[in-house]
Amino acid sequence: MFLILREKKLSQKTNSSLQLLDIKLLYRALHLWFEQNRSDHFFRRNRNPYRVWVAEVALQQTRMSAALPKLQKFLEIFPNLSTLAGSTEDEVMRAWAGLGYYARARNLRKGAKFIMERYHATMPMTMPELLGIPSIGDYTAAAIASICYGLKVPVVDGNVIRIAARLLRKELPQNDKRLFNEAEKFMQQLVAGEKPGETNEAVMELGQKVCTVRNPLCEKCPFLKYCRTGQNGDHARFPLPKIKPEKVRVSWSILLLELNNQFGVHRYESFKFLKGHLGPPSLLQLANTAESKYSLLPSIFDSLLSQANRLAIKVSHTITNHAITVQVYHLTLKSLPTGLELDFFNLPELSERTPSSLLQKVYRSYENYRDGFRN
DNA sequence: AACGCGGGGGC
DNA sequence: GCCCCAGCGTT
Repeated sequence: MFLILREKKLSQKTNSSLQLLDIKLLYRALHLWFEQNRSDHFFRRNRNPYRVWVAEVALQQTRMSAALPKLQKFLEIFPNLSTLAGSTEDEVMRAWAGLGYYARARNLRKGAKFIMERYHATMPMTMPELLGIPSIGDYTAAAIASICYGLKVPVVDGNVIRIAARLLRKELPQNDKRLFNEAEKFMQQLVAGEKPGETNEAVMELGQKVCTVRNPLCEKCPFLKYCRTGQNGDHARFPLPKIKPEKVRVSWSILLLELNNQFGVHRYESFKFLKGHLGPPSLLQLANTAESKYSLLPSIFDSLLSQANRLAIKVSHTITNHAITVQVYHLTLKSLPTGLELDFFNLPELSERTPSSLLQKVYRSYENYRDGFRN
């Protein structure tokens, strides 16, 4: 009887989430590890909500090594909320140069102005208020709230998800919402302890240094005793690979219509990509379906294309699961054909109005091509 | 809920 | 070359 009960308990334990006792042991092991292994990053020395915010945003989707020098520079130029709020967008973009994801910098500045006006230059201290600030989403709000204010809110990032999947042996793909929920539940238990901010940081740093994507250092892991994959040595299978749609090859024909040294563009209203963006008349052909999509009236586009020159320009770009190769065509107009509603800009103006990196590539390589011809 | 953004590093 | 990453805003 005793044996049967015991067996039942064991099997429950391996199938369901961790028990309270385990959480306490994990908590202690984690913090012991963190005390001995935490990195002495410069941005951790002088901590205020502003610096934590900027650091967390800079580190989104960006490796520590790449972000650190630029983060340091950024914080020297904009040491506090008011300097950032009082800056121009150009200044912020220059300070952010090389970090990528430039919307992060624009939104950071927007957020600083928002806090100055709405909260009189003081960072709010509750999750809902933090979440209302531009550039602050679930992750960043939880990081600020736990690190700066000691709120017991869990962060869930790629590291947390990976650790949860391996520790709890969740047979779920990396981008499965259910795995995210499991990771959040796990972290909720863990941040219920004394030092939620350090707990959040510790788990992420563990993921960065020990429970790495490839070749994790399980022998150094404070969780090894409790880990349902590290024990078997089959952690490499977890989390299961992302489920993602098949890559589709796309051919994109772009028609540069030149009139008085300016180029015609229109807004992509119901085009497949770059909806709402300003771009040249375009035709898409998807490899798998053999369907064609035009950015403007097909009859007009086809007749113009037949008069245009195909340029020897090679532009490749990926948008999500689409591998795009761009063909660039050029046609000099003498006058604007009737029925063609385009706005005309010179190349610098066009570049200015184009956030899309695909179109930026096209304009840049067209300039190179043209300049090459002159030389 | 899906999609676009960007640069760096591992392989 | 391709894949992955300390997410967020927009649609």
